Amino acid sequence: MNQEMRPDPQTRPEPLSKARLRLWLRLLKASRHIEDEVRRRLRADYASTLPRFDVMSALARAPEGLKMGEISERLRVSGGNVTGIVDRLAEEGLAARIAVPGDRRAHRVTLTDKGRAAFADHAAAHEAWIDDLLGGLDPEEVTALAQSLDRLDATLKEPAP
Amino acid sequence: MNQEMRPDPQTRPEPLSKARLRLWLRLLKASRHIEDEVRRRLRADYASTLPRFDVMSALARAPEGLKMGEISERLRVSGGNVTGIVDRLAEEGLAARIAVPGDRRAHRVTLTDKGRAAFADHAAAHEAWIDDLLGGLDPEEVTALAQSLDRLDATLKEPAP
DNA sequence: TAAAGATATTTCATGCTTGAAATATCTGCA
DNA sequence: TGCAGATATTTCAAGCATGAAATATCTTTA
Repeated sequence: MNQEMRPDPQTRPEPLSKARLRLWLRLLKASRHIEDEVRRRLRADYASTLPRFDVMSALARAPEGLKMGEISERLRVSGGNVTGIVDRLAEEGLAARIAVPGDRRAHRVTLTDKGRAAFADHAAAHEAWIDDLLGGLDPEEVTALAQSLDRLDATLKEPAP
Repeated sequence: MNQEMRPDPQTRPEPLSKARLRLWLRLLKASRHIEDEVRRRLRADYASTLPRFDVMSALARAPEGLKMGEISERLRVSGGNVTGIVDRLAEEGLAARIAVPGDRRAHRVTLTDKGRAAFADHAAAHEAWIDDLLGGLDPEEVTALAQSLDRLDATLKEPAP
C-alpha cells in the first residue's frame, strides 16, 4: 500500500492503476457533488426528484409518448422502477397512461399539459443551476473537459479486449 | 430549443450555458456507467454493495474505528442511512459496535478481522476493475482529466458569488 | 443541582432501485 | 385451432437514501 524501495526485479506493480483509480475517485466526487445539489434543489424548489425529472425529460422529447419499456430502455433503469415513478407522476396528474390500440399489454405514457408546463419550468431551472454550479470554469476548460469525457465514454463502451 | 436566426437585439441567450449543460450530462453519463459496473460486480462477485464498500473503506482507514457521526460526515450521507448499513455489516460479522468509555450515547465502529480481510479482497478487485474500465484511455489523458476534474471540484466548492 | 440546551444515535415514512417472480397478452407454428 | 414461447408490465422483497421526529445521554448554566 505504501511505496517501499524494494528492487522489484520483475514487472513493476503499475502505478498507472493508481492514476486511473484517482481519476475515478475524482470523477465520482465531482459528479456526486453536482448531482446532490440538483436533487436538493429539485426537492426544495419543486417537491420533485431526479428520477422524475429524468422520466419527464424523456417524455417531453417524445410528443406521442413512450411505452413503459421504452422509458426503462432509454433511462437504463429496470422496468419495475419505471412503474413506480410513472404511478406517482400519474397520481399527480403530470403524466397519463394511454392504451395502445393493437396491444392490450402495453401502455403509452405521455405528459399531460400540466406535466409539460411543469417540466418546462424544471428544465429551465435545471439549466440555470448547472450554469451556476459550473460557472467558475473557463469556457475553454468546459469544452475541453466535455471532449475528454466524450473520449472516456467511447473507451468505456467495450470493457477492454 | 433549436437555434433560430432571429436578430436578438438584446443580450444573446448565452450558448455557454448549453456547453455547461452538455459537460454535466457527459460527466453524469461517464460516472454512472462506471458506477453501475462497479455495483454490478460487487453484487455478483462479493454479494455486496457500493455503500457497504464505502463504509468499510472509511473504517479500514481508521484502525481505532469511527463513531457513527464520523462515518456519516466523511461519506456525506445521513445518519439514519449509516445506522442501517452498519447494522447489516455487524449482522454479518464484518463490523462491530464498541462502547465509547466516557459517553454512553456513542458507539465506535470498527472492522472485525473478518471485515478487514473481506475489504482487502474487495479493494484489490475494485482497483483491478477500474484499471480495466479506464484501460482504454491514454496515460496522459488520465492525468489531464484528473487535473481538470480537480479544478472543477475546486470551483464547485463555492456556488459562484 | 435542576432545568435547558446540545449531541449521538435510532426510528420512521417515503421514494428510488434492482432482480426475480407473477400476470396478462400476443404470436407463431404444429 | 390450440398451445408453447415471447413480450409488456406489475408486484414483491430487500437495500439504499433522506429528513424529521423520537430517545438517550451529556453539558452548561441559572
